[in-house]
Amino acid sequence: MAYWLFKSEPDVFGWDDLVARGAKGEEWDGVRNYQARNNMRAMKLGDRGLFYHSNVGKEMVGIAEVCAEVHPDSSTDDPRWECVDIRAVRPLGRPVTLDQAKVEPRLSEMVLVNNSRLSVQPVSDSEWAVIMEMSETDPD
DNA sequence: GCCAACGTTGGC
DNA sequence: GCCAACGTTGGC
Repeated sequence: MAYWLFKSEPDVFGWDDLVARGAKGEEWDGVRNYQARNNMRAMKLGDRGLFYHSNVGKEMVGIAEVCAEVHPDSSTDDPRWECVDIRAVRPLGRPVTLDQAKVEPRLSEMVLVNNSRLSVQPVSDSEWAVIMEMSETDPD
């Protein structure tokens, strides 16, 4: 299974909104970036992703999973744009902030740390494990 | 609210 | 096919 990271602006559509969608999930539409789209093309049913809040919070708050593989983006007629559907799995024990990720040496290669603008990012197995650890550990 | 970084567009 | 101009994103 592969791991990913989905960025959202919580003012527009946040973790609580995804949870409210229940098992049906949400079409992750509106992505207009080739790299992000290519990442979605590579996703398989059941792949897991971190749900990240940009601007407000700047933290990873929950775990989502791919519940529909790539299909045309229904928000546009442009056939270039495709997307997946995701649904909420569970919140993280505690959010992991961008600041925490930046100072964690094992996350120095993380896309979020180095190219925060990419809206759908790959996460390596080891990065995933570190985030899981941090989300369950009291930082103090 | 500013601005740096990045991606895309379009003129040549 | 290059590159300047522009628009957008997102951290600060």
